[in-house]
Amino acid sequence: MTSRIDRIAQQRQQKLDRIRACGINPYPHKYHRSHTTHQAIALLEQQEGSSTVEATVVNLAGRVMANRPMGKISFLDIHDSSGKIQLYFHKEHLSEENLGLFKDLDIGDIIGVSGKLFRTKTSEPTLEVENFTLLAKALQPLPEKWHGLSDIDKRYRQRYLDLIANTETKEIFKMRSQVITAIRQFLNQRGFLEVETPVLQPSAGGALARPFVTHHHTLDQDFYLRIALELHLKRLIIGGFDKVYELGRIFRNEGISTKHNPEFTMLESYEAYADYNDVMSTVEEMVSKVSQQILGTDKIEFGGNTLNLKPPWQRISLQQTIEKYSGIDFKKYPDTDSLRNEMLKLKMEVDPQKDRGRLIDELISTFVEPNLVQPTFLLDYPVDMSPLAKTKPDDDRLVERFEAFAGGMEIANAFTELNDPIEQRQRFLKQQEERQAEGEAVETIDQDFLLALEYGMPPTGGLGVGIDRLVMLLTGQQSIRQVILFPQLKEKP
RNA sequence: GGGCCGUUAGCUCAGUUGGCAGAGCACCUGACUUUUAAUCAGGGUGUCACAGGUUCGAGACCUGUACGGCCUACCA
Repeated sequence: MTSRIDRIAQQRQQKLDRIRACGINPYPHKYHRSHTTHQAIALLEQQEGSSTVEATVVNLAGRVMANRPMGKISFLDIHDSSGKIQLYFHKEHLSEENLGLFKDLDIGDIIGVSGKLFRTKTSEPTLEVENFTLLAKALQPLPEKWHGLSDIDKRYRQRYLDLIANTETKEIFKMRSQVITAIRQFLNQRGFLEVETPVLQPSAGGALARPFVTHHHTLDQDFYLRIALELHLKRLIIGGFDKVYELGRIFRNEGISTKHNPEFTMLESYEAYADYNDVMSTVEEMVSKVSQQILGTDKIEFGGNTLNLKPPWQRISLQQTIEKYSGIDFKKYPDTDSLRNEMLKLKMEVDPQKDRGRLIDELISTFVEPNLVQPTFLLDYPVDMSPLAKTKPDDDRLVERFEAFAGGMEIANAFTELNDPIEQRQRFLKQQEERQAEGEAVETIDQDFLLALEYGMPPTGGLGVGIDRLVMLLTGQQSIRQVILFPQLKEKP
C-alpha cells in the first residue's frame, strides 16, 4: 500500500522523468534575473507614470506558490525574498517546449520567467510570460496555502517550510538581522572595535553556569564551550583596546524554556575609563535607537503592554525594590540563614543549597522581575552574587552593577569592572570555597586572567546584552524559539 | 525533574454514547481567454504518534513510551 505522500512523490518523479526525456535539465546551474519581484513592481509603476518609458522584457525568478488555471490562460504567483508577483501564461503564446514543461509544473517549483509587465483589469501587477525556465523541480508538496504551517514542532524542525509558508516568520528573522546590524553600527560609530575570542576554552569563566564539555584529540585535552565573553574581552582592554565588543554565541548546559536556549547570542562590550553609569546611558540609547531604526518608533507593544524605550529609563535600587515588592530588606539579613528564614516566612519554597546571592536572585525573579514591564535599571547588587564587579566606594557589601529589565525579562547586565587583581583572586577563591562547601561542581580559576589583571586594567565599564531577548522584545515574541532559526529540540526517534 | 494538554491524509482540521476513516487545501482527470483562497464536474491515496490492555468490536476507554506545547522547577 502506497501512502499518499509516496504517491505524490511518485507523480513528481514521473514529471521529472518526462522533463528529462525532453532534454531539459530540471536543475540548471544559474539564471540571470534582471529584477526582484519588488523591483519589477516598482518598474511597472515607473512605466505607468511616464509616456516615454517603454515596457521592456524583464527576467524574474522565484518559487511557484499558486496556480489559477482559466482554460487557455493561467495565473501563477511566484515569491522571492523581496515579495511576490503574478504571472500570466497564455498557452497559445508559449513555445511547444514551454507548453510541455508548463503541464508538468507544480506549486513549489522554482522557475525563471521573462516577459513584459502589465496590469490585469483588476489592476494586479502581472508579468506576461513569453518564455520560462525550470530552475528546480520540487518533489515534496508544500504546506497548505491558506492556513500555512502551524504545527509548531514542524515549524522549528523544518524551518525552511515555516519561512516559505508564513511571511510573519520571515519578517521576524529579517528584523533580527536588522537589529544586529543596527547594534554594530551604533557601537562602531562610537569607536568600539569588534573582536572575536575563543569559543573553546580550557576553563569556562565570566559567569556561573554549567558549561558543555568537549575534547580535542590532538591535544588530548578537554575544552569547555564558553559561557560568557567577559574574561577574554577584559584581556583586550588590558592589551590597550579601549573600546571592544563581541557579538557571539555562548553555550550554557542548563534548562530549556521559552526564555532559555542552550546556545544563544550575547553582546558584550567593554569601555575603558567608564563606569556603570556611563554604560547605563549607552544601553538605553542603544536600545531606543535600534528600535527607532527598525520599527520607526521607540514605543513598542509587548505582551499586551506598550513599552516606552525612550531614555532615560527608570533607575531604582535593587535593595529598595526588593523591599517594595517582597517586604524583605536584605541588608537587615547579612547572612544566608537569616535571609532564608525571612523568605520562608513568606511561604517561599527555598532551596537549602542556595547561598545568599542566589536567594536574593530568587527574590528578584519572584517578586521584582514580573513587575518590571517598562524598561528599568535595577542598581547595586550584593557583592555575594557579583564576583567580577567593583564594590561601591561607600559600601563594600554592594557592587556597582545593574541589570536592565523590560517586558518582565532581563535583557542586560552590566557593571563597573573589578580591576584590583588581589581582590579578584580573593573573590574567586571565596566563590570556589562556597561552591565546594555546597558540594557543587567547581570551575577552575582562570589563572591566566588573574595574571593579565596584574599587568593593570584601566577602570572599565562592561555590558552584556541577551540579543535573543532583545529581538523578542522588538518583535513582540513570547518565546525565544520564535527568534532563533533552529532552536534546540530533542531528536525525533 | 513535576503537573496539565496535544499527536487523525503532504498541510489545516472534524470525528457525537465504543459500531464502515471524514472535510477543505494540495494532487490526478476533464471544462473554462483577466483570475486573486478562481470556479465547475469527477477521483481518497490513512501504520488514527508508538507498544500493550479492556471489549464481539477501539481513532475514542485503560496503562506505558516517544515527541511537542503551556505552567512549574532549574538558570549570574
